[in-house]
Amino acid sequence: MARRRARRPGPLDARSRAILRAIIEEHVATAVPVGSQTLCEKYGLGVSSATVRSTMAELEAVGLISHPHTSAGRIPSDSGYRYYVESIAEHVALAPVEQLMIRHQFGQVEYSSEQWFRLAAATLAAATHAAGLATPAKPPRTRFKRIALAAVQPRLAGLVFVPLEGSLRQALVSFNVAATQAELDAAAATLNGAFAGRTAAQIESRAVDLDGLAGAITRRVVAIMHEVDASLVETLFSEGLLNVMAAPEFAITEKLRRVMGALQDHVYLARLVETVARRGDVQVFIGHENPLDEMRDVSLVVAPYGQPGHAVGIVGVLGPTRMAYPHAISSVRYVSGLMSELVGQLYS
Amino acid sequence: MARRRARRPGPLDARSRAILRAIIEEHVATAVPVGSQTLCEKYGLGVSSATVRSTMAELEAVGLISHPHTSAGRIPSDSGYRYYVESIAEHVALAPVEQLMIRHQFGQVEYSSEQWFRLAAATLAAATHAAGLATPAKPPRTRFKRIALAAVQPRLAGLVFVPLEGSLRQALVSFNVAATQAELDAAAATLNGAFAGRTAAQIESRAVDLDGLAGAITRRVVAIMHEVDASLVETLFSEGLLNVMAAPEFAITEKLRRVMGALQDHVYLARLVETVARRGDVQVFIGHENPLDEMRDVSLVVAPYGQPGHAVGIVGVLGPTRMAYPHAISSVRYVSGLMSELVGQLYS
DNA sequence: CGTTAGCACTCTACCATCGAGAGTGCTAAC
DNA sequence: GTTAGCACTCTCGATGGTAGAGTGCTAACG
Repeated sequence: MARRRARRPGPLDARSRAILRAIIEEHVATAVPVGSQTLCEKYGLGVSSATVRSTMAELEAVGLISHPHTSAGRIPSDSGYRYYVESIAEHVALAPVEQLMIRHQFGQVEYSSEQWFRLAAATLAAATHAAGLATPAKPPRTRFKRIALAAVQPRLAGLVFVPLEGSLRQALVSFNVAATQAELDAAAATLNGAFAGRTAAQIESRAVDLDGLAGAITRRVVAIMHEVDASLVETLFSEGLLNVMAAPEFAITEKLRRVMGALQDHVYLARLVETVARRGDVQVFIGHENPLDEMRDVSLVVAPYGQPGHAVGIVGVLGPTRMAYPHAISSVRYVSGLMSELVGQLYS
Repeated sequence: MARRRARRPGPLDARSRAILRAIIEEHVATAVPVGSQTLCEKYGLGVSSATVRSTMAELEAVGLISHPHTSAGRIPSDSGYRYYVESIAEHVALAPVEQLMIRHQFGQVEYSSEQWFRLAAATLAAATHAAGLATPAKPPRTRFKRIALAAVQPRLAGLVFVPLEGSLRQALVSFNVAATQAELDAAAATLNGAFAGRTAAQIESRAVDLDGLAGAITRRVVAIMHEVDASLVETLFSEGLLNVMAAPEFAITEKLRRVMGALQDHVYLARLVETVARRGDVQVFIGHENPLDEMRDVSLVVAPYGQPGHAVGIVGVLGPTRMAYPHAISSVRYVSGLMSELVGQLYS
């Protein structure tokens, strides 16, 4: 795979840019290599195919496009897409119609975190015909805000843990002794007063002496907090993976399997969340730019949402490198803004 | 596809059974059509390949095996697998080692419904090298047991809804007016007293006049209960879909896509849950026996768990028709038993 | 009468060959 | 700098020929 390193792309003249753009947009639309003649016919370039050919040769020399073989048309390289995204494509806000549609969908679902993430992923999948991704917003360190308990059986209760930032967690707690709902409420009230604003470590240090009901609950809460802190990425909601399977570049199941497998790699996801959150805006990883090897056949368009420094998560789109980047970017940007807005309403 | 309807299989003599069994087990292991010679060499049948061939011809006549083409070996037909599962394969309990491993895994995770289902699916996927499936147990009609509330913001609270049977639900409730935790506790206590044991319809009928805090909470609870009742199948947890993708019969992405798509069809799943729950034990759907057309290339081995008449869910395995049925069946049976046991502990 | 050895037959998978077509790169003229 | 023309290259699909696997049939055997 030792690709001859061409000289750095440098600025291109207007015609080269027009041709590169045409190649990319044609290829994105058709999925086949595009030849000089097709280009002249479909795009009003005002020059003959011979001229296009010589320009293509230049573009190839700087590594923006490539040849599957001597006598096929050109396909954009990863750097070609990169150049396109950075210097050629027009980045406009998502069309108002689409904005409305998306906003409307979010209006439909009740306040409920999990629903949101699923919806965000589904929305992006539908808008881009690729796979949509979303992770819940997660603070760097969970802090206690409050709990509530609901008796299920005499020695078993349902627990909601409300963190200062981030999503609610639900779990079950079991006790050695029977407890009435009143006792549970009392215990919750005591703990709510004692632990407010504290991290798992802080709660642990001052709770060593608790026993009975309060002890069991505290241990469970601490366990939950540790679990949340330890999990690099809580969950990845993905929707529309079928869209990706439909892309002709994944007719070979093997590639697809690698990608699907990689999506379950929490370490990779965690690194991604961190990288994306640090930069702030929409980010595009094209093919080999992707740090993970299994991902070198796909592109990711991702953006963080939430409150920087506090809880952040990401939303994004995964698809073949042959992707309609401008639309994907504006969709992701819009959804990430919307999610930030919604999360802001929750924890402001 | 009009397959000549052969005469009903009828009872087979010992040799035919041995040969059918050998064909199936060899084919399950290798995924290629099996010829008469291979059979003689690998399995001590004590007869020549010619005899095997003539027996094969008989098996084919009754539709238990088939020919991809004139000069290839035989492959089992759906009815062949069916006959094998019902009359030939030995159904023994899961090996104690495997039982222990599975039980151990369940011991590792804390009481928490979602975790269980995921684990059940993952366990089955690992044990059978196919996809594991699990749906949460769901009662025919949700009845109120209790709620608990935890303030998130002055006008927003986290809510756990504990049904009489089935899984806990968590949601958010918003109010028009600010409410302290004490007020929330009081409201919860009142409602817990008033609604215990009632269905959504019953609560709705006697809660028309509630307003303020109690009204908002009640409306939310009723909405949740309706939602649970309306959703045919709450969620399907599936793990190990990558295992299915690895099967050679799914090298063609198209088949795979159909199957994956079908798995998201809630109506189908709901029907499946109902069918399986009605019968009670492990059930096997082989290829075309599957009511859904998209599923005709795969087999399902599923079993209900929970308490008949009360909350039931299903666990199971999905894989190519070329599946190691005896092992899949014993795995599913064991896991379903284990899940019933665990659910029983929760809501007895 | 069931079983077996032998053999002709059939069909696929694999390979090489070949022509059509698409698209290029080069060159010479504009 | 642009363009027309042309030879060249390479893929793709069709064609044909071969090796091999596996069958079905038949006649002989115990």
